[in-house]
Amino acid sequence: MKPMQEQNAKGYRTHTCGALREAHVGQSVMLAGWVYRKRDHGNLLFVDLRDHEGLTQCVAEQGSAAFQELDKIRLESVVSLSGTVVQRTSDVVNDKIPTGAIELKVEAVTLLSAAAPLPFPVTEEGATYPEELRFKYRFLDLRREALHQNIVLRAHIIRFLREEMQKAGFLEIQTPILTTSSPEGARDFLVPSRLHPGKFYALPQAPQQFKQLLMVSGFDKYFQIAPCFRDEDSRADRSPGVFYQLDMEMAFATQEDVLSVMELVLQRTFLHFSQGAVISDLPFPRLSYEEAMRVYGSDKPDLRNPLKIVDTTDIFASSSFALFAQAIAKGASVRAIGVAQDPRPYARRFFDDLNAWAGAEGMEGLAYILFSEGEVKGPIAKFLTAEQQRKIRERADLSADGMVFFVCASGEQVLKNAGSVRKKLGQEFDLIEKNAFRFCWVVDFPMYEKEESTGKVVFSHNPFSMPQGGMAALETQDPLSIKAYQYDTVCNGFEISSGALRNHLPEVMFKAFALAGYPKEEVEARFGGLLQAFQYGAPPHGGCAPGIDRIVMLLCGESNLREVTAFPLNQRAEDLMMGAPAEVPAAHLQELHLEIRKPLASHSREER
RNA sequence: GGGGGUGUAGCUCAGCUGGUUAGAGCGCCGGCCUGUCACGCCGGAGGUCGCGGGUUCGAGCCCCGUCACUCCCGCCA
Repeated sequence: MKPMQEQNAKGYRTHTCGALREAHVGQSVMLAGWVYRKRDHGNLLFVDLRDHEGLTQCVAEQGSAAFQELDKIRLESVVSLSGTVVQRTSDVVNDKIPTGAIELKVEAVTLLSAAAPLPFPVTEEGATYPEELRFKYRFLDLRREALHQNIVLRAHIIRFLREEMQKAGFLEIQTPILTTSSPEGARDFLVPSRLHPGKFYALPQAPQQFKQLLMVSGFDKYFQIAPCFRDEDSRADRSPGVFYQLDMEMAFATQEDVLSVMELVLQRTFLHFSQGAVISDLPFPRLSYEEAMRVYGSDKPDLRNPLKIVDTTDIFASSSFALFAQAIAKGASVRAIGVAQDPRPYARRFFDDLNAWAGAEGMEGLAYILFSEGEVKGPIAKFLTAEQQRKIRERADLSADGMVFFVCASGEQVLKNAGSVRKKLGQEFDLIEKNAFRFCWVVDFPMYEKEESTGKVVFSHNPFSMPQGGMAALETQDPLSIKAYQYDTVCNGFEISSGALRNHLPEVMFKAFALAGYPKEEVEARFGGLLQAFQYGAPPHGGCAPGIDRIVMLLCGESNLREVTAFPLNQRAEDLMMGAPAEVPAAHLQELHLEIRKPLASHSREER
């Protein structure tokens, strides 16, 4: 047996490792793949041969050349095995694999590529390994069944989305990757220009301006599976560096036009790939931003969680519970969440732990009262009159026994805290609906907000959005009260898409930017291309951009984007396998008119 | 930039209240085994307990610092 240098006349294989069935019994075949497992019985050697399609058990008998050769070959080596397909006797059929009724009796072995001892096993499903290790050997990690299948599903989902968009009349058009810096939003990745010393391209944070230009050019319905580059810190549901969006835009579209096109595509996709999960009916619920914050304490509410937030500020304002009453006097408010569940199984310890959790989350604490068999219990119950207790119970919608939890804080913070508590209680009491994808649209986002640190009015989301009420609203309303035609799709607590009707009228755009403190000259300088285009006949238009990675993550049942990305960067935006980012030769820097100033820390270390 | 968690063999992990020579499973190397399918059995090699300092008669364990990874906040559609 020698490593094969050249392809032999018959090729590497006649079948894939998932293809053989009883119908093939008696045939001479050749399989090629990775040695997944070996079971050496001394006089009998089993090899499970694996490729992209499946697994076939191959057998070599003692005394045969094949036995000698396979015996020496390490796991995950690549081999080509030829032999005869044989029927397994009924007592050794393996029902767990599709090829379990047959096996390959190996007659000849070709070692195509020998594998070194593995840094971690490919065989152990469900085992977890450090990401640092998995990323360094991502090519091995990707051989493991679960991750391999996630990448396959990702490909199928993207194909499906593309087909759905095309069926709906959308045209896929590529937009530039080397473009210019966006003035709003995230940090840009910059690319130095060789031809223009001191100038930089930026990688697009989204094809935003280009897709709007395509509308001006009359393409009517555009989409693209678009990479988006953002130099911001990562999260489990936010990739560092780059992610993909199903970017779309339509001309002459109202908000409802965009929503109804997109929710149909999303629903069809989830129905097709979710294997029997419950999917929201069409149309998806529309929640205003105000309602989402008020009732769910989040602009991306998880509607699988049945708990709702109610306002109990008025009840506590007049109560003898001094902690809350005094805070309310200073402008704080109180929100309550009722859990319609018998409190008796839960010991004092349980509530203490919840309170400790709230403290760790940065809250003052988590107060509660318990309604149990006609009694009202809990540390703060004694500060409330029977009438106040009755009102709380009524407002928290508790008809029988149950618990009510309270958060107290000032300003918007009380809503965010209540949202965290709602999520936590949903998890603790196991109230989250299983095997379901609950969608909603969050609409009517505020156009502007007040920046905490400076008190300045700034765009709260996308500055290109059309303000509701148009020019009249900008001229007459308090900026903080103006809503935008802006909408997010939310599924199970994840924001999976955001979009807007765009501001296609130059005068309205200047005014909108003026309210956020941008003089006309600056707007012209930064969006000259787009503004100019709008002066030559621009159709009203709008669109949105579902995040493909997050959709795939949800459909794979994963909670981290790295499990659905073939070659993700780590949290520090490094590629440990390829060694990116990397230093570059001085000559290359010179060509780009760049000079590196060493960071102070490494400088002093070198000099020491 | 800030907070939490983790760091012991190639990998997954155990290691009690600080006490002899730091263990197990998987993998690796060698041997045995005709029906396994996570095969089984016997043996072997393999360790800077992340790194640096400190306390102590004695540190994997306690203290200080530092680094790495990870989750979260800030930031970000």
